[in-house]
Amino acid sequence: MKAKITIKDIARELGVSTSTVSKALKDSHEISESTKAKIKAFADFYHYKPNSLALKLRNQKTMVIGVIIPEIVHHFFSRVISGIEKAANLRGYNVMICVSNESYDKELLNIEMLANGSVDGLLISLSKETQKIKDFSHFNELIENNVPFVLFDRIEESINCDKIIVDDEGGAYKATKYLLEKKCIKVALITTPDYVTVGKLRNNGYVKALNKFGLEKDPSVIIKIEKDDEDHEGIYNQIKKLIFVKNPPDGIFAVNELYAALAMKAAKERGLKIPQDIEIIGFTDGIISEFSSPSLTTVVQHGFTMGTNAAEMLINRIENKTDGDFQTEVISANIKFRESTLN
Amino acid sequence: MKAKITIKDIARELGVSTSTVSKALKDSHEISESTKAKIKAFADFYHYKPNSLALKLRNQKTMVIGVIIPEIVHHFFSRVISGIEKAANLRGYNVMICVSNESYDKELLNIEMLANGSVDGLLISLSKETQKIKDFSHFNELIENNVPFVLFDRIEESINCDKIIVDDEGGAYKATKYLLEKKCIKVALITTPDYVTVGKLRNNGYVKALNKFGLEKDPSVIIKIEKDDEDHEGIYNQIKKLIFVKNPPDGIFAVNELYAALAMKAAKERGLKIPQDIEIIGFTDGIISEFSSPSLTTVVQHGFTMGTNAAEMLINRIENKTDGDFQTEVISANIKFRESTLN
DNA sequence: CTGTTAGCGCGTTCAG
DNA sequence: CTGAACGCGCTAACAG
Repeated sequence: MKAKITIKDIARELGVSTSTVSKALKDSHEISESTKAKIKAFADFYHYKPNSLALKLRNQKTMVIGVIIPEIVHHFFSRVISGIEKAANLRGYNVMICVSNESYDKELLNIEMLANGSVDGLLISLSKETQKIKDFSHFNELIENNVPFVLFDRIEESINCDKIIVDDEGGAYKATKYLLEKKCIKVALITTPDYVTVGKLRNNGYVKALNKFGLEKDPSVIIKIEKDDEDHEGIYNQIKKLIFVKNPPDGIFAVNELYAALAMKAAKERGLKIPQDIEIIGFTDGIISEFSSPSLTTVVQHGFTMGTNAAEMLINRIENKTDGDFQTEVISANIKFRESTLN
Repeated sequence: MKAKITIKDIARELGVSTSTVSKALKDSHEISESTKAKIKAFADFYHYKPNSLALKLRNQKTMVIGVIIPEIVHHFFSRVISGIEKAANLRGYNVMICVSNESYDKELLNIEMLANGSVDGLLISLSKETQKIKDFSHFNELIENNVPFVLFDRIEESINCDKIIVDDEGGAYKATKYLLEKKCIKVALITTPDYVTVGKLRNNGYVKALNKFGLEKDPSVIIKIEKDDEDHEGIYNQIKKLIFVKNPPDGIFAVNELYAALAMKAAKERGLKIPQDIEIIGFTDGIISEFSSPSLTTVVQHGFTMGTNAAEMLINRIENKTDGDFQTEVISANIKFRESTLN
């Protein structure tokens, strides 16, 4: 149980004061070369490392940024984290990750935990529950306490802070437009409930593209998946209702790759050829798309870029102390063409 | 720029001493109900929250456990983290995640960073580079400094600490045995270089199963994938050499799902029917397996369980202060049957 | 060139 | 029942 060595131990052992040791270790010019050498040698020998907690308290600076995400077993979010890690490390920061698990309470708890001195700033993506009940008061507290934070991906417009999002609407627009250009007559939409903002934005893009082609949205080919649990069976059954009809759609835009993949499965089961009879485009950074058969054309989200940029944004805010205007950065989403569409 | 309120502020404002405030907030019986009420009301009103840094320094306890993983954009590791998060939170701990990015230097840096007061203990999975160069001296320092840590998944036998692994050998044995029982004559192995311990263990299981059936391993159907970069093309080409021969194997065991999926792709391209002409089993917790076509039979690793158990193990070590013997827990791996095998 | 003092925010003796 | 003093480990301002 050898305790870690402190500056005090060194001072006592060498018969000098703690401040002398402190200065010597920082190579201060105030200290004579001889004592510096002595102290450094001693410190080296005992593998002295400053206690980071003490430093943080002293400096009122942790060099840590906190990240709160809805879930971690999720390809997009893990890519975002990866980007955050990279950018943060480059600037000398460490990353502390908490998972809200899509729960409002857990999100609140995490924020309180992290915002109390543990971190210099926060990167947050809203939980579904928070978006559903629309209670954002915990963010006011962050603002009052002057804790810098950036919202990413799942944001809320009304919160006064920096934000970074993918161009959900634009991506959806591009995807739908592409399907319509490929002569699809009946383009279906598989989406989430409206309270999921990214879902809603993607809906908007879908509708805009329809309008551009002089079409109105047709509720009979729009389905909103309610429960999104581990069990894909429930989702699959909802999607089947869209496909197993007399005149199935000849194009589908799905707001995530899971829905798209399940739609492909249903279409195949229905005897439709992809992409000849029906073209399908998903939305995500995921890994299913690449390995499904046929591989899936998707709108890619550039999660890694979102991570790096969000971290940059936050750190700039932390270090500049500029109370400048808050910004919203939009990362454009482009289509990655694979086999589920004609070209 | 409203500064966060401290115990000192409350004391000054209310004309009492800091210790009175401290005690009142902890509901100490030493303080009169009236002053307690007064202080609590004041603290509540200003949303007082103790500074966690100060607490950590004072208590010499952070309630944080550090996690060092090779990469985060990886379904298995993200499941492990998810498990760690869950178990840690249940016990009141938070989680700090660092990524070594498969680099020895970064692993070292992360350990030094975390082990210096920031966390109460560490959960580590070795980087490939560390396993390759076999330098484990940084762990000695952890041991000397009495920092509790648990190695998971990518472990090193010789390090004196708690460990937790999947039953790689057993899982591989089961998979290979299954293929042989299904009358496969020529079962190939797609694996990693030997320095990746989990790869090696899976090789062992493969060989054991062969031996059990009176077979010897045949180097011509064993390939070790060297470079494992983002570009699957290189891996795919190596795998093709195994499939595009006169007498291709009629069974393949691959040590991860990527290799298995690529093998399926190659087999299909070669005109082989799966599972009639060739049966394939992968190894992982991944998501490709479920959505590939045909879906892939795999040995599942139970990453979440590994995470929870590793966290439990570590926290017990942290809290018990028992210098008891170190343990190695093995999590059994079972086969999840899907379409790439006959049943 | 070196040491003393003070303080980051908190909790815990120990006096009063 | 309340407060002064101390220490967690470190650094910076100020003396000497």
